[in-house]
Amino acid sequence: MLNMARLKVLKEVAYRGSLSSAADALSYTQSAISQQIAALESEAGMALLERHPRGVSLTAAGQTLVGHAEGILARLDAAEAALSEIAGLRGGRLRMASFPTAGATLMPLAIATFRALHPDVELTLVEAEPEEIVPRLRAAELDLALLFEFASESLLGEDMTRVELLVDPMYLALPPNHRLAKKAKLRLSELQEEAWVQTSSSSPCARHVVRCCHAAGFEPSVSFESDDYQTVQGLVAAGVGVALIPELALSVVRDDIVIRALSPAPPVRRVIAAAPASARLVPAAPAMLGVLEEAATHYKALGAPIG
Amino acid sequence: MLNMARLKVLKEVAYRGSLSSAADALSYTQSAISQQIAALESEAGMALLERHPRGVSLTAAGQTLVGHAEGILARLDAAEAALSEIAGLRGGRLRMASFPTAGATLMPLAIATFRALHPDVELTLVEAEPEEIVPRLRAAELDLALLFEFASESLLGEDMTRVELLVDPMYLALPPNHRLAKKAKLRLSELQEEAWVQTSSSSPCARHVVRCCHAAGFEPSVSFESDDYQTVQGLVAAGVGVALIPELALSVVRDDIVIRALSPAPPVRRVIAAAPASARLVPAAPAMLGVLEEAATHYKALGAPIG
DNA sequence: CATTACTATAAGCTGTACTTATGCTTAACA
DNA sequence: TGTTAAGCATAAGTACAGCTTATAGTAATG
Repeated sequence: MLNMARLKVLKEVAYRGSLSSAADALSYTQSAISQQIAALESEAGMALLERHPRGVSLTAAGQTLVGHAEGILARLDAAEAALSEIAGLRGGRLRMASFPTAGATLMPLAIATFRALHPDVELTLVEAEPEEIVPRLRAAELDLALLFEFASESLLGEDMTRVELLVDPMYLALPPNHRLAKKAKLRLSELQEEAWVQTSSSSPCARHVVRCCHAAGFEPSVSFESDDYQTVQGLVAAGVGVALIPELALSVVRDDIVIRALSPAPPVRRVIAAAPASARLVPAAPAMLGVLEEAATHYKALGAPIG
Repeated sequence: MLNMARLKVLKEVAYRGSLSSAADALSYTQSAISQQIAALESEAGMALLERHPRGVSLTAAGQTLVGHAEGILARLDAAEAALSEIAGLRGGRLRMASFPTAGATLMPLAIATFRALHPDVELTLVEAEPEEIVPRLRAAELDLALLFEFASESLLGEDMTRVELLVDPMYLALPPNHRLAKKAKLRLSELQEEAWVQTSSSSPCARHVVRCCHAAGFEPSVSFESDDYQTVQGLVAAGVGVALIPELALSVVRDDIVIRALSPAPPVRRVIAAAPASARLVPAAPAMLGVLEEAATHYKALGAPIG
């Protein structure tokens, strides 16, 4: 049976007039397109394209097939649109919240993808800390939220749908001339004499840092606080102290600080997508959950920005 | 993008009312159907089937999708029909010839497949030896033929399309109580004192056997001749001599003879599909060549009937 | 209550289809 | 006429989709 993806390739090739430009348009390599067309021609049992030195054109058979392909693909689009309509993804809204560092990395990716898939859903996003988010989900002020949890502490009850997206390890940021900056891996206990820069002491991140230091056997001396990780990086660069920064906040790293992994097990936060239990889900929520999972998978596949 | 094969599965499931019977109808396992439907539902983002204890039924979304699927699949069939029409595979004829042993094995397989793909092409098949076939192809009395060649001897000129389908090794057939029957592998030179059973001495196979014996340093003493390999097997069973039989003629082996491989390199015949050069090909010929290649691949994949 | 008729899921394997790397051909141009 | 650029084909390696087998779970049926 003829394959849809292949027909789409043929259509694009016909429209663009060359395999290479079709490859660009579809984000494949030229080789992939060449192989797909070859497979299609072998299935058809005849040539569909005439090869010229600067591109290709359709044979009579190719023209016929492209004609049918257009009809088939249009009908396929119609089927997908019908499904979206049924799913309520035509119109409707999705009110989201996320913690700040996800807002800078994961969410933009996911929102762009979702927009492309379901342009008619009205999306809103606010930033908020996890504690704030959970009651607002319960109160139905939000439809979906990204939050984080630290080990063995779950904010969510049974009345919530909960999807773990990633595990976000924390790294140590040091001024480049710091005495420990030469070591690739550090233990937390080596840092008990340091001055610390942190997010504001009421934030869960800061509390977790303090908890980890206690576990390593010391009380951190906190010299500065800022909730903006760019500012934290600036303070570290200025030499006022060291800081623990989660990987998601390291998408941009100043070149006047150094980032070091903590061993053996670094502090981590688990990034969670949460929504009301299934009965109260808005139609767009499961779709966005899917998109978020995919975005998280992509993010992981790209590899940690820091070795 | 929705996948055609999956839609076809959904349609079948809808029609049959259960995954299991759809699996039977499509020659898949129940598990495969279950996974395909699960994938489709995940793509759609919603349930397409309602599961009942004795089968399934369509949800509203499922009904919508099946409706579209029927349209799409119909259009796809139309596209394929159009291609067949262009290729001349709607109507027309294909006159074939093959050597006898291929007639018993490869050809039935290929003919069945071709019939299913192109029911409107009129097929005819006659049996003939290679020498006879080539001039008849030249004379346009045949459109396509299966023949065999022995090493370093090609019957076909440049004016022929030529596709090598398989290499068909020859095995030694012995009576079960024969002194050499215990050895798994034999050399031809161990057989110089034997009485031989052969195809008629004018046949290329017989000539090749004699040639191989000469190469092994002796003249075979031929006691009986028959062009039917079942008869040859019968004569061997009766103890009148030993015989060299090609693998393709061993699809049925009598249980009162034993088959032994020859080492180091057994005599082989190369099985070739031949047709007039491309300009003079009838439309169905390339299609049949494709089917034959596939049939040969399957035959090889099944493994040699004799170790 | 056991059996029957289903569907779901896990684990393993194979083949399809991608990528990267490379070679070949022809047009364009100095 | 050589050189470069544009474009297609093919080889080799890899990843993932989708199959199979095996097994477990669930509700009607006798």
